[in-house]
Amino acid sequence: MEPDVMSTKMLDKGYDPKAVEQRWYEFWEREGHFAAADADGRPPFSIVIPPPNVTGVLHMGHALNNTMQDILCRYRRLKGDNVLWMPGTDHAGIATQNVVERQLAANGQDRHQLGREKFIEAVWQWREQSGSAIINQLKRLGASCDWQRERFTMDEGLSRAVRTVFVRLYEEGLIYRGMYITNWCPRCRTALSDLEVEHEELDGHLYQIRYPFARGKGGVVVATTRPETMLGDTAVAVHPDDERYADLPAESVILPLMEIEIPIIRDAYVDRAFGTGALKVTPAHDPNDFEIGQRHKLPSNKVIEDDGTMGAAAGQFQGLDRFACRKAVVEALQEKGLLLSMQPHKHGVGHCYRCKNVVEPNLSRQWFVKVKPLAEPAIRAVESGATRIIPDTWAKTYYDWMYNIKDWCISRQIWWGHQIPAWTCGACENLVVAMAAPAQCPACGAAELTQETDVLDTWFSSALWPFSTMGWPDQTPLLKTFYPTSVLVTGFDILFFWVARMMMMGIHFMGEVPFRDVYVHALVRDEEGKKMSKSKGNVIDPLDVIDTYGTDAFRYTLAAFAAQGRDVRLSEKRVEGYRHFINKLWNAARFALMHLDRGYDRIDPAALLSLPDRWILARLDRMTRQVAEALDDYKFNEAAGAAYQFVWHEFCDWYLEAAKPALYDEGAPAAREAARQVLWTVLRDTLVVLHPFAPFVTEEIWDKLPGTSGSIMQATFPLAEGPPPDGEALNPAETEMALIVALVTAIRNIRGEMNISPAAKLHVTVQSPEPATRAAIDRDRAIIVNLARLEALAVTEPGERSPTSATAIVADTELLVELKGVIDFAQEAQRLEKELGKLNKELSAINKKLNNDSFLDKAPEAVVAEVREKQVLLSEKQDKLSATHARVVGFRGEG
RNA sequence: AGGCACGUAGCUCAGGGGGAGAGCGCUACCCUGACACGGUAGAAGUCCGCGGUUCAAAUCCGCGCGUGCCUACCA
Repeated sequence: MEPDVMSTKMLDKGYDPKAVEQRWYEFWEREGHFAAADADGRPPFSIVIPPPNVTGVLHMGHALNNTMQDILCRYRRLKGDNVLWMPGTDHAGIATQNVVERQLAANGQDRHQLGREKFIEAVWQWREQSGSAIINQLKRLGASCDWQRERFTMDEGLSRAVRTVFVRLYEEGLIYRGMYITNWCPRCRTALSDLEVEHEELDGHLYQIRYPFARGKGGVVVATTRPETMLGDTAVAVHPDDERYADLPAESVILPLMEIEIPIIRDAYVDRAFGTGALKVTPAHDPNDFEIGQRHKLPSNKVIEDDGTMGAAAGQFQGLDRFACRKAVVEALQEKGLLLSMQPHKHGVGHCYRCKNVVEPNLSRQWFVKVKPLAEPAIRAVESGATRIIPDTWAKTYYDWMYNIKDWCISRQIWWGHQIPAWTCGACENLVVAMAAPAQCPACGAAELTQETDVLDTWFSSALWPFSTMGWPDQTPLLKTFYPTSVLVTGFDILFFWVARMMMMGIHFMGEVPFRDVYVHALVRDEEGKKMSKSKGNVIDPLDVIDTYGTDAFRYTLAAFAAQGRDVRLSEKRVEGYRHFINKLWNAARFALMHLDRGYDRIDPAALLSLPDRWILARLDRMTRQVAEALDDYKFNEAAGAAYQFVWHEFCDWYLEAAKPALYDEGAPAAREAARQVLWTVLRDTLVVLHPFAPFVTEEIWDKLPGTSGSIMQATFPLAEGPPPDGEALNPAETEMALIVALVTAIRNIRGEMNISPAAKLHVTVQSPEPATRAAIDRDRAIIVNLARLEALAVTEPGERSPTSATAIVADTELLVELKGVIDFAQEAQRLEKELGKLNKELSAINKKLNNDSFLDKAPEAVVAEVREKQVLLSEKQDKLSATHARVVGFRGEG
């Protein structure tokens, strides 16, 4: 054949991702293939992106998360859905503020010098410059988001949603303000929610300190890991039933170093078994002590300031850093002989999740959301199945947290974020919560109102993301079409931070759950299973991987390794493997294009399809169903695996090889045309099925394939209607092809085992008692001759055998490969002995079963029949092989 | 302290009551008219250990060992 009379669009020898990726991405975007319709007749499918931080750069977690979302979105588009993938970024209050503060620091400035307004301006400026970096990186991943609708949590629309929610919750009594102990980061100088504190086991010390009685001799010994807080002690507590403290010389002690008198109180919170059973109480610096203080109406004495240094209340220690103060306090106690012991002690220490500094429990005025009333419906929604959490093992984690949920501290003492819409009257101190600044105080009419300086926790605005991005509080067509969203794809690390809160807010404000499904995926780790982190130096940059191997190979790797509930261990080696796969697909297409000069609407029913033709169409149908079913269940690895197996090991390994004779045979134009039709159909459908996983290479081939038009994104997923035509059972073409494959493999096996040159053309006889089997082999003889490289193939009934042939048994068929002049018989004898050994082992296991009466009694009939059948088959095979072995041994001399 | 995963070939992992699987690596042979980023064949596993349920356990249950993670008001 002359290639130039065929397709004019010959492919290069290898696939080069760099040459095509950007071009196709721009094409898709320009042609509007990512755009959702506000409303139309198609079934809606929607996903809101977990908004990356504006400060962020794309890491492996993003890559996995967004690849999965993109696979789902592209798949649903091919199935004909109206798909909305809503993109956007998060303003990430503390993280972003830190970034800009660091920039200022580099110029010797801090935000206070700049002032609030100027500082916020600087943050916006920073966002203008670098805020879209991560968006561009998502595009390189191939993410098919509807970019026209991109949102930012600080946009005017989303800010309005935030204010609306705040005002309504306040009016409903679900938001309150008060003096409480919160986790305080002295570095970021803001309160944090419980979730924003990371606990880490650290080696510290447990100090035992004597507090002398105010009157009489002796004293009470307390234990603490944070001696510096003693300066703020306002009581010592013991258990009410503790006999050791039933009869004390005094009801108060002198607080050492401060030399003030503080009471001894009795509270059941105290654990009698710990230390001496006496607890120092610091209401201003410990959450439990705070509660004890409330119960006993103790005063609070705040000794650590918001910047982490000791304040005026710390007396002689004023001005010291909290850790320096700890040392100083210990030394001072030692001098006075009041430090009784200091023992190594492991304890969990809270760290700020943004800056990693040690968090200080601190008393301050904060805003809170009363969460219990919101959590209850959110729990019920999962219990009832209104929202499914997948895999469901995460539902348990969700419940655990939701049942034990505590009020949510939402105020942050930073500048970058949504300023709390609350105003205080300068005249009467009245607090007003409203959508906009009131002109005058509704209580006293004064006009001096000042707005609360705190901003809201970033997660407060992200909790509204599924509906605020769609235009809420307005009732938009978008909301009507796409809320509730179809699925949320996210990592388990933000299940509480984000998912749980979206559930609560979505149900409360929309009256309906925000998502039908929540698919929770695992983490991407390095190849040793360690979390990737900059400090460990084991980070693999997704963009480097894309540059080296191409986006499609990278995406395929992620999909193939994303088994539910299991971390993805990534190494470049694995990506390389999938690059080979992409290249394999490319070359299969290259081959196909050499044989195709036009497209075909559908397989011509009148066409005379060969066995390989009918077989590959059946396999294609099966694979397509497997992929669809797996994706419907979020089993990305199974979907990727099924397609991989099909393309490489069925389409390339067997179909293309088996179809070659027909494709090259100019003497039989009808058969050739039939083969071309099938080749075209299978390639086209395969491209569509693969497109969600490997969008770029499939679009590139689609473009070159005759008979296709437009983008592959407009194609239809080739899922046949109705149940599989043959159910689980193999159809006749599959059964027949399995026989041919087995025969060819058996011949190749003999070739390999006997060290027969690949070039040698063999004489083979197959003998079968079954007329149908013989007929089939006869029919397909050309395939066997071609694939097994035979000189001649004889098909007969069982009978005469050449004494000098190697034998293999395939089902009821015996295969004889003539070895005369090709090989020495000692080797063949050895090979047969080895195979007989294997066979005997298998047979004895089966015989053991069949000799077991309980097995025959209790096992299902079908199972017993199956084992019996197998026993017959194997013993026949054994007989034949033994006979052959005897012959080979006997004729050894003739080789 | 509680909870949740996981332990299968040299490596990374699928599978999951009745014949031990894949990819990579390894060995041998092969540049056969798409592909050496390839082809053909092969070697390789006490399915962590011990008990139990069952006719039958890698698979279900219990205990143990190991690993990872999450939660917690552990002075």
